Amino acid sequence: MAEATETRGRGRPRVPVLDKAGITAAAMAELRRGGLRGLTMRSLAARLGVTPGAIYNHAASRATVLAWVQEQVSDQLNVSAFGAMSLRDALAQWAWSYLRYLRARPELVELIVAVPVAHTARTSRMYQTIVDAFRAAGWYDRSVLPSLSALETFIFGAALDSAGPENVYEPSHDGRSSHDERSLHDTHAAFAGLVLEAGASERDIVFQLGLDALLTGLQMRWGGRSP
Amino acid sequence: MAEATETRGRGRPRVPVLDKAGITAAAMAELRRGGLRGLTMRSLAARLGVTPGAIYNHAASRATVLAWVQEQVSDQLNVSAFGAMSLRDALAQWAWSYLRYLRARPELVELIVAVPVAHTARTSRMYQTIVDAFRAAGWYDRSVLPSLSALETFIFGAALDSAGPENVYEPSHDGRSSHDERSLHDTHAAFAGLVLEAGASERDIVFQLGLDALLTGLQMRWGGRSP
DNA sequence: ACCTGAACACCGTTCAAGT
DNA sequence: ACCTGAACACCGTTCAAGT
Repeated sequence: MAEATETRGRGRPRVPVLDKAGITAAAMAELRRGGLRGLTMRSLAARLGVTPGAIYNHAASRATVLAWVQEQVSDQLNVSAFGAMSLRDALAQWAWSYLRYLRARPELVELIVAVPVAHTARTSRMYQTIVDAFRAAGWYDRSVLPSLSALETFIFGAALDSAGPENVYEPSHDGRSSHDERSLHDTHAAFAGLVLEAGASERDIVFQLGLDALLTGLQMRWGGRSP
Repeated sequence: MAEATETRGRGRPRVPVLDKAGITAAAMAELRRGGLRGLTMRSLAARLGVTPGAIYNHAASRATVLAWVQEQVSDQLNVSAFGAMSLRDALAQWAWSYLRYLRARPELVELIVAVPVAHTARTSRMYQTIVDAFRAAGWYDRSVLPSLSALETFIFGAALDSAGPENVYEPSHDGRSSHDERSLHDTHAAFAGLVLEAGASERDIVFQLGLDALLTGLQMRWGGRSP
């Protein structure tokens, strides 16, 4: 890639320069550098060594390119645990892998909001695997999708939080806390203690707690008594 | 406001035309029409009857204007139930009011992602009220903020879902479902039956179920046995 | 079919000039 | 202090011309 930038002529190249896979890979690279607003059709074209207009021979719009990136994201989710361990453990492992993947790529969270998760053949297969595990564990058919959906809702919320700042609940920044803020201050200090004991981040503790609570609550509502 | 558009001279107006309240109100109006990308500094200026540059005498950037809108959103959340009913019922009512508010204004969901919820004096007061209710219900200090945080995570996730399309789990679109998709199809049909019985939307059922499960699970983990 | 070059209709932001 | 007018450095997208 050193001096490869000999300029192309004006006409159609003898062999096509662009394709979906190359555009998608370049788009992910641009997202890593610069986030969603750093991914412009011009920066993408520059990385690909073409002019912006060339991309429109392959993608109808910028949104199309973003959807291609989305597809790749869905393909990365790990469902290998289903069938290999208890439903509860498999769900927890899947949820954590989902969250970790999104946390490592906060730009993808913006992306999911901008271009909601598409229904593709591959995501359908992922759901299929999970649904089968619910049924094998004895859950009623009608309880499966709402339970899975509630879980996914929580995961998305956690990913969204991860894109924001830490310490949302921290009391006033002006030295002494006012009288009204006493209990907020106390509970925050107690939470900080918990964080220290556990040796995890606030966010991880909140996620683990919420995940456990959600799984427990769903199990009590639908899945019988056994943990 | 009919023919009020007499052109202003070039210099400083004798009485200021803009202020924070007016800019914020105009920004919310632009968000309702056209969403986040419909709110441009030029459209905002046009609505306010000024040139784009004038806004920069009051707001440092477009992001500042978005943060002002955020502040207003936080002020609308209803915490009146805390103290007036059981903690669980009050939390459920607060969660629903939060979700309904965001659902009625999907453009604000984009906004929350673009400009994460800021820590203001007013949001601090809201948390204060809720924290007091947890304590009054006998929860340990260290359990309060992680529980509240997990709940808020779920609500944000639900709001994010609401901005997306319906029927994410619907099986293949090509008439007959393939063998592999059988259980996805069956569970979807069963869920559809549940939706009909309940007379609510898929989303409402998922939210209600997740909320109940989360509250139940948190209560079992931290809040003792009594519902 | 698939690229370049040039254009169109936009952006956010800055800043001198004017009162 | 607070506006206008004009500019700067960008956008996404379209399309004729070229091979």
